[in-house]
Amino acid sequence: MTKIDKSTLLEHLRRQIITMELAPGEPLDEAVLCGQLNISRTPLREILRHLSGEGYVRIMENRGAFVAPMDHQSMRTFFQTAPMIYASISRLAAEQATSDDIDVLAGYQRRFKDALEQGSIDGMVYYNDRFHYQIGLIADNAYLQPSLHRLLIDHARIGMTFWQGRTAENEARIRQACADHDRLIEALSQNAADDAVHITGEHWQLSKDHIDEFIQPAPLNDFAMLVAE
Amino acid sequence: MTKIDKSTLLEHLRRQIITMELAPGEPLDEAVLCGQLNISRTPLREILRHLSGEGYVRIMENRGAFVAPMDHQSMRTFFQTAPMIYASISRLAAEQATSDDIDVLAGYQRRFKDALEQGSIDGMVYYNDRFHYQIGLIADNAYLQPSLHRLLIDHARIGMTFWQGRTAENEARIRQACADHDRLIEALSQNAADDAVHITGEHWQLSKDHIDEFIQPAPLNDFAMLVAE
DNA sequence: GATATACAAAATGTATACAATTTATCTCTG
DNA sequence: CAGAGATAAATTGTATACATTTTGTATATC
Repeated sequence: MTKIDKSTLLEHLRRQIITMELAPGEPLDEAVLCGQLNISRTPLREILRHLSGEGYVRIMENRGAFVAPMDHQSMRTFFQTAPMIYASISRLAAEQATSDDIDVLAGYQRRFKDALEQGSIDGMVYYNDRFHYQIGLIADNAYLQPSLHRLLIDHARIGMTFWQGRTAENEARIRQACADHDRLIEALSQNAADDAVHITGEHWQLSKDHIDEFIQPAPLNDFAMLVAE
Repeated sequence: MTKIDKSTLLEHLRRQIITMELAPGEPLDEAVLCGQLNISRTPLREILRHLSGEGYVRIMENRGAFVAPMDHQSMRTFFQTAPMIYASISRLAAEQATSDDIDVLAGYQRRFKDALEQGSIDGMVYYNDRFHYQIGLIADNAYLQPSLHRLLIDHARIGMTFWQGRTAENEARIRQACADHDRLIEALSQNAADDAVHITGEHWQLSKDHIDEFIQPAPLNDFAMLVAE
């Protein structure tokens, strides 16, 4: 088999983790991964430690590597933190964006739309992630980026159901999210910081509303109804 | 020589980096470090990659590891980002703090005061860093912590001169910083979030004023003075 | 039958030899 | 003597064997 580049393997594993092909908390056996990726243990262990530094993986001494877990506490802090970081990143990105930056961003949006048309859940999750990751790169703030990256990992995983739902309501939501991306590209390309922050806020709310509903769905029967009859 | 624990080696290198015993941008030769730390290359490389994930070290493919550099751009974004993250962390820490948390924090403050009395610059820099790092742990927000950690690395390095100055003015500033820590411990122990944020703001301003002066010192002669006479 | 201990299997951690790449040096040419 | 190209040295990357730690299983004991 042909030799695969290390950064390609990193991308491969990142993608598997954010699409939950590798489930949160799942143990990552070194020997198994060595076989799958066709490399020896030394470079694999370095890759796992790299992913650990980025927050995709958790490593415990003498106990191996696991896909970064998602617990109740992390959900809580996620909702607490994401709006602030997303807004800050969008503002900085709008202030910094060059036309080359926008080209790259538009490229991800195009691939996102392709995935959307093909109904590829994995593709949508992945290129949506890359889209927002790229905005982080444009913002060019080495201190905020690590927080953004960790938020994006869990946003992709928490929001998986966003892209899966086949109801008409959800279809509309996905189209709205896609339209938000176009508007955001437009705002960034014009260095319109306030607009970018505003659109980002709406985009966040769209995602949050879906997650809220999914976590606490509308009850099948109203309590009052049950006791009244 | 007796075998040293891996986490101890990590601490050792972190301390060397934030105290600038290892200068920003300095190349980290694997063979040299292996000799100094008395371990073989494999675990050393894993340590370097760990430090890279935390932002202490930068690794370039086929070109080795370097102490994380500090350029003009990073200074700019540092001042832009630190107040927001510090304030958020302080608020969360105040909301979360338990009496055990406070004990640990007070422990670092005690060691900080010891270093201050002994005039140990390295000690002050290190335990000041640990003090603020611990507040990050208390805040218990996995998404903000990585940003805080990167800010603390560069805050320690940018602010090295804060602790070095032997002028009376600077002595007073250091004592003020120490008093701020005590006030902050008090606020956190009472879960007084607003107070904690307020004190953190003052603490930041104290540090910032010093750095501003150091970067752009008061001119020796006033321009008006030169032209007037 | 539950618990504890001892042993065996499997996994992770480390050292070292070898491969690939980069960097320095030397030579040749203009 | 400056610069390009080839060779040698040094450095990083990878594979693999061995050491250590953890985990699973069997047996003995209460």
